Amino acid sequence: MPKTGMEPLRRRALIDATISAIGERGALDVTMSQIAGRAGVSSALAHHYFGAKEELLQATMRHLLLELGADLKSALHQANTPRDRVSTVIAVNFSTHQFRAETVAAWLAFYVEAQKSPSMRRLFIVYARRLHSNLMSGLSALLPRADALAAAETIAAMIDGFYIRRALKDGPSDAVSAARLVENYVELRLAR
Amino acid sequence: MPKTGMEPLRRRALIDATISAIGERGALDVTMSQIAGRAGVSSALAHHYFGAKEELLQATMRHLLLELGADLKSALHQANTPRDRVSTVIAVNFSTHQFRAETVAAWLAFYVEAQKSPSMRRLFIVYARRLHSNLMSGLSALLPRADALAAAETIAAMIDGFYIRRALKDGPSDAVSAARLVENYVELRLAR
DNA sequence: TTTTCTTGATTGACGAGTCAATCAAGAATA
DNA sequence: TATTCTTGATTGACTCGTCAATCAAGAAAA
Repeated sequence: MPKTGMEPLRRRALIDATISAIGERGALDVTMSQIAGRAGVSSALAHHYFGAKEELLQATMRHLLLELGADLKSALHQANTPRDRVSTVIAVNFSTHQFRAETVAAWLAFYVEAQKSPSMRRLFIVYARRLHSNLMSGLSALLPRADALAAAETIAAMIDGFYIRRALKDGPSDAVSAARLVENYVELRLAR
Repeated sequence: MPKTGMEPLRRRALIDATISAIGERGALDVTMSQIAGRAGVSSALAHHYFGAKEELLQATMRHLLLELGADLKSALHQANTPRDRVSTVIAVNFSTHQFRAETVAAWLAFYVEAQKSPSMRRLFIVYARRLHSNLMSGLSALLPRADALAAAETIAAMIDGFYIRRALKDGPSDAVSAARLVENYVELRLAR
């Protein structure tokens, strides 16, 4: 155990434990003790750092969002053409890092939580907006505005759809074929 | 209150109450008392008829599945061409009856529950299989086998995707534009 | 020592499930 | 007809377990 600044380490460990607990369980009904146990600490400590369960869950979701954002940003950095940008957005969403069963199950669970929690919902809206604008940044150069908007909606729905199907281990649960199907739509769309 | 055969009436009332409670709440954390209260009875009676909460939830989901199946069956009855069959499947999934906010929220909540409950998951697999075979019954006459399979997977994912986005009141939450976007994909796909 | 960490034990709320008791009404009996 | 049975429907009150949150106090570091 290093001495200085336990706080960031503990917070991170608790967030990771939250993701894996939710991912394994498939729902948010994990207890603070279970999460804390996975992180190797007591439930009291989790409360010490996060105050309430709700806050821990929000922090976890923010972390997921941040990770996705970072992956996306670095990947888009080397995408030059509009067409590349579209493919990059798709590829990142189905990258092995983002499409882990654990992560996907957590997303789904948070989706449900967002129904009740306004602040959780706000986070999802941020995510949806960013996805939309990233897609549009490529599509609007390739299609008339109305078509680009429709395509962005469709691609976003497909991504969510494949995520949910993955969570149930139904359909093409592997990232590669899911990504290929989305790409296929893009091709059809651009082929006029 | 007629005395004869309260059972079917109560069971139905409790199932309806479950759907509306879950729909309003957006999650499965509704209590037996809340559900029973909505149905105008005591929680003890709900237990009397269904035994445990899990059973009530399963019965509710079975009811939803049955309704969807019935809608689909009657609609497919007057779909003659393969192309019609595809459109009918899409139309029914986005019909005002199936795409009610209440129903959609319930679906999403059950999706999550299926992660934990094997019997719940089995029900979803039934649903997925039926959707798939209904889509294939039209598509396989219109496309080479491999393409038809890909299209069916894609359409299924799009439907799920629009459902989830509707639950969050994000994207095109109205059934009409969602259905149009799916139809649009079908058109692109068939236009070779 | 003073401050930062960390925990075991405890509390208070809440919810599922159980149970004994009531109610209403039709059937059987006198 | 009047008077017991019988039975399904229904409930309020209770038990039992679970879990988030708190707290007082001990260990470790500064």
